[in-house]
Amino acid sequence: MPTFPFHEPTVMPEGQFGANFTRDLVAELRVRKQEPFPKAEPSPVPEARERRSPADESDKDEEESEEGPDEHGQPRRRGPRKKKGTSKARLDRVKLRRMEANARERNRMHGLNNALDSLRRVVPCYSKTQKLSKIETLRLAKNYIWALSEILSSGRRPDLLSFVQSLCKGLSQPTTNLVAGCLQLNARAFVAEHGGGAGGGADAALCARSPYDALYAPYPSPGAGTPPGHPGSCAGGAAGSDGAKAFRAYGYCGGAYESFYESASPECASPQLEGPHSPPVNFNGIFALKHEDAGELSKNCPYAGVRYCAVPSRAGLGQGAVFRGSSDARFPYDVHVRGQAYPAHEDLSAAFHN
DNA sequence: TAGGCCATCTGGTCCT
DNA sequence: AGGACCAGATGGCCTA
Repeated sequence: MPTFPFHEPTVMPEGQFGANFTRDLVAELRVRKQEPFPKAEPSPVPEARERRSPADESDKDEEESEEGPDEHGQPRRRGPRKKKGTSKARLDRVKLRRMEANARERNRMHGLNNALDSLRRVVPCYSKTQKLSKIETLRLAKNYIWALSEILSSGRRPDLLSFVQSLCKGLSQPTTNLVAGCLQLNARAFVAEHGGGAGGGADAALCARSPYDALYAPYPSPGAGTPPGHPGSCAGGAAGSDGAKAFRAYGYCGGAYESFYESASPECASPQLEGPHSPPVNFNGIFALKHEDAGELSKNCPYAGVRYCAVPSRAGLGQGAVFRGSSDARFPYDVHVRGQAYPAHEDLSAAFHN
């Protein structure tokens, strides 16, 4: 497990998640993100770049002018240059090497993409139908690792709102919607299970259906329309496509959400959606949002089952349950290693280091 | 059509 | 010398 403190600026230069996370910070980060990287030189124009083919390169080697200084500023030595082979043979050799280098580079990038795919499977909201982009995968993974690390190091059950914000920090709007949409599904399942009415008082109107209905677009019935996570989903809901609105709206239903968090069952199921636009469902916990069956998942990824489940058991975190904050603190989230429950965070830490 | 994402090619740099 | 790694350039595809 990462042992760097969360406030370590070299580890997480974007500042702490959760408590200090504000929309202003997001806006600032986005502005910073759009700043172009300083370039030492103007980007070469294709025409001006005068890209040389390997053949040109070989010709350059063969016919390089002897005028002018070398790279050290010393005058070039005159005299016969070493022959590097016939032009034709050398050209063929250069071409062959270039092709081999291209093939290696392709393989290298394929390996990199495979690794990224593996990463996609272990971060929340994995979906075969809607793959996270590379950059979003890395960002979400970073957020996920950090959030889980904070849970382990602090030994405290986190505020779920902070956890979600941590997960979504720096992510694009579609990805944020993807994560948030998954949450909405669980909330609806909870509402269905408990007969709704999770909200109350002045917020009842907002929270009558589900604490998340006030935050995100209504989730369509199976097979009808665009699910959350699909680009453009949640665009017409109360929160719209604006993540800032969505998170502002959290303030209205935080209490209701906490109620859900306290009471949710790990067995709560979400509607299984089918079809080409099937969203990342088939999860057994709030953040266990894999679209792939657990068997295949664990087969491909030995430690792919780290799940942020609602609670390990009703008794464990039920009403009045105290989460012990210390080295013997129970990790409140199921950690499945090859299909087995793996609750000890020391072992989890060892698994990370191994 | 613009912008985002991606795969691929390519040349440079570093290392063995 | 050759391979790994990296970053820039380019073109294709997709979506809003």
